[in-house]
Amino acid sequence: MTSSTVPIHPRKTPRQSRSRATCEAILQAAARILERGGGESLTTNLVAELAGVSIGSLYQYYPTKEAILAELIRQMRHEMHDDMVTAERQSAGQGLEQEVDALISATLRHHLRNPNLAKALEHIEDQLPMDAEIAQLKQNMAKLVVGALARYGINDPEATAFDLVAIGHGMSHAAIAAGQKDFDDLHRRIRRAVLGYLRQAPDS
Amino acid sequence: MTSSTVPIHPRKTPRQSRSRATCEAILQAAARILERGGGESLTTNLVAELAGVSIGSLYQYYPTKEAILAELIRQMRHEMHDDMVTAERQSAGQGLEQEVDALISATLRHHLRNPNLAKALEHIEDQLPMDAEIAQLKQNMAKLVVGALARYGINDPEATAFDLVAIGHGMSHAAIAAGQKDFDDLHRRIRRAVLGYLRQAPDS
DNA sequence: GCCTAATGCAAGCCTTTGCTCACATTATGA
DNA sequence: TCATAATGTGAGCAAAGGCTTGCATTAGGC
Repeated sequence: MTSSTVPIHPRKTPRQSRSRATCEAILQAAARILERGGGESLTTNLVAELAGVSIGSLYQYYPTKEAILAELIRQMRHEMHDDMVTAERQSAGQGLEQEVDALISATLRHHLRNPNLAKALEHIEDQLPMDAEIAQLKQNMAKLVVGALARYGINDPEATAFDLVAIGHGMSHAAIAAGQKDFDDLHRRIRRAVLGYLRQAPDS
Repeated sequence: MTSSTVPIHPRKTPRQSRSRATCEAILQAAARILERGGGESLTTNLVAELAGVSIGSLYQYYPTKEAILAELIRQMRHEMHDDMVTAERQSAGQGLEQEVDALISATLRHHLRNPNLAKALEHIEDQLPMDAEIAQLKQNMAKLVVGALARYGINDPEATAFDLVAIGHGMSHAAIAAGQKDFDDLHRRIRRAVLGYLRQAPDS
């Protein structure tokens, strides 16, 4: 086991607006590289160059390459989390189908925003040690789904939520990998899968 | 786009039993490395060392690192393909639920055999240009599912098969990532998802 | 204006790693 | 037995890439 722990937190927080811009440029450059070429093509030198920042500056704020990736993942998960909270607020009490619909829309939104980036980040995420902050966000999102299911009397809401999320992930992933662009259609198919799972008796 | 094509086919076929053993040792070593450390930790030098073979011998048979990985993927897909063909033969005409069951078992079998290796190879597979041979196997497997669905009068069997396979993939992936070991339970849950999808009307 | 802290710079160190090449050894067939 | 083809070897090349370090520049308070 060569599990040499790699630091994945920003080295220091920028105090002046100059450095805030630097950090922002670094993250945006990294995102653009991931978006176009996937995780393989991301190198710290390339990130710095594309950001219009020297490699030294990059390492002033991010101790490792992974720290940059972790920051992008944190941002993505925050957006997703907030989208889900909003969706849940707006659809609360409108019936199971409505809530399911709202949650599917929320989870699909970040794929819509930037499919390639989302795909690359998810790919990287399950290859990287999980951050406490990210773990917390994920747990919150899971609780949101569990809560919704519980309120409608679904049996074993934890396990059910786990499977429903897995179904949504799997279908999104496959659709994107196959180059499908029609997200409304994908939405309908995921709803069909989710509602079908819920209405199907646990044992055949 | 820097899609510099990398040769992924064996450089030459071994003629003597000596060299067949060498090739075999290389593949097994590569598999063991993937199984324990994922794609990141696989280097050609390490593969050669673990195989008890010199690095020169390795490159005599595999022109690139990717060629080794491609060969492993080919093997995995062949096993899966044969498992599905067998499952289909044995369950033919016994009813939709039986056939679904048999196909789920077949697709789960290779995860059962070596979950970590299967996960690593799938991970690598959708990051690598697809081999014609592998594409053919995948198409055959897809046709198998489509055929079964069609025989039971399922509407739009192609699209349905696509989604069902995605559902199975997603659930397996999530279960394995979460460290779930009970494959019988996983089987039941996938069956629930599949049958639920099939019985749910395409529009809510 | 000046001083300190913050920020920015980029040459290049150093490790990793894919891969070659010149040579050594072993099998095979006549 | 011997010639030839097949196979095996490993030092080390070359490129890639993560990261350090020593120095230059700029911002902001006094």
